[in-house]
Amino acid sequence: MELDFPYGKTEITVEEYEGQIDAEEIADHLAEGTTGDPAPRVESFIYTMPQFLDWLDSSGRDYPWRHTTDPWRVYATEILLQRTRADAVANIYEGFFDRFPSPNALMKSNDEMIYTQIKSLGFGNQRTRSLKEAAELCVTQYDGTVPADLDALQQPWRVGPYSARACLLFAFNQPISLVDSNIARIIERVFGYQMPNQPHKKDSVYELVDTLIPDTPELARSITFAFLDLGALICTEPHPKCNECPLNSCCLFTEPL
DNA sequence: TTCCAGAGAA
DNA sequence: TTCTCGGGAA
Repeated sequence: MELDFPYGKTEITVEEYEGQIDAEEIADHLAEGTTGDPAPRVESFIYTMPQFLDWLDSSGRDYPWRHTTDPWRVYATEILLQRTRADAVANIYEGFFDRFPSPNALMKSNDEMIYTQIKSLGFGNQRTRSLKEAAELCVTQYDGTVPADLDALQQPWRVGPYSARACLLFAFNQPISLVDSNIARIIERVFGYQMPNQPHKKDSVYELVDTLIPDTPELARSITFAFLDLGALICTEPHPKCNECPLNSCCLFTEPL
């Protein structure tokens, strides 16, 4: 399905968000990695959600893959996005799906053709193998379609929890959380949460972020984009722009001089 | 130099 | 738990 608006739903009231999450559950999960009482921070975060989605609406990034729920495009794009700047993927997106519009088209292609399309992203050989295995999975086991199943999606080499969950969220409209370096950094800073190494492969972190994600797929989608874009544009690793941040009022992190 | 919509191997 | 893959942009 094609979408004219990239984000999902960006208008929300505090009451609406409050009704779709469990503040106590959030605080319980936060307590495992923070000191002090997390409850007030959770309340502050909930009250900031409307302006967070306002910020997404006015300042979020727009990418072609945010305008489709076609499972093959979403699945393949997630493989292209691993440890890679989204702008780099945007540059090759059109050419890639022009040549590989379906799992069957990619499976029939030779490795060099695939490699040529994606080499500017890095990880060329790894990603070629991932893409071929992903296409083969769809063609040989699911009649050319992408399976809407967390375990099945992770069968191809180098397709892990992040990519599989992103596919469920963006292609199959399941309200499921993502954990990438951006989201982990924001949670760490906003709540003062002590992140483990490689947070995107820790079940405990997914469980925590899951508590922040609303039940409505449209809101789950927009809040996830809000986190991703905030991490890329404002809450950056070296020089966060806290004075421009929509979460500034509920964030424990203070910008170093 | 560092870091990026991570994941597998050591 | 740590190391490594990688080209490209800041």
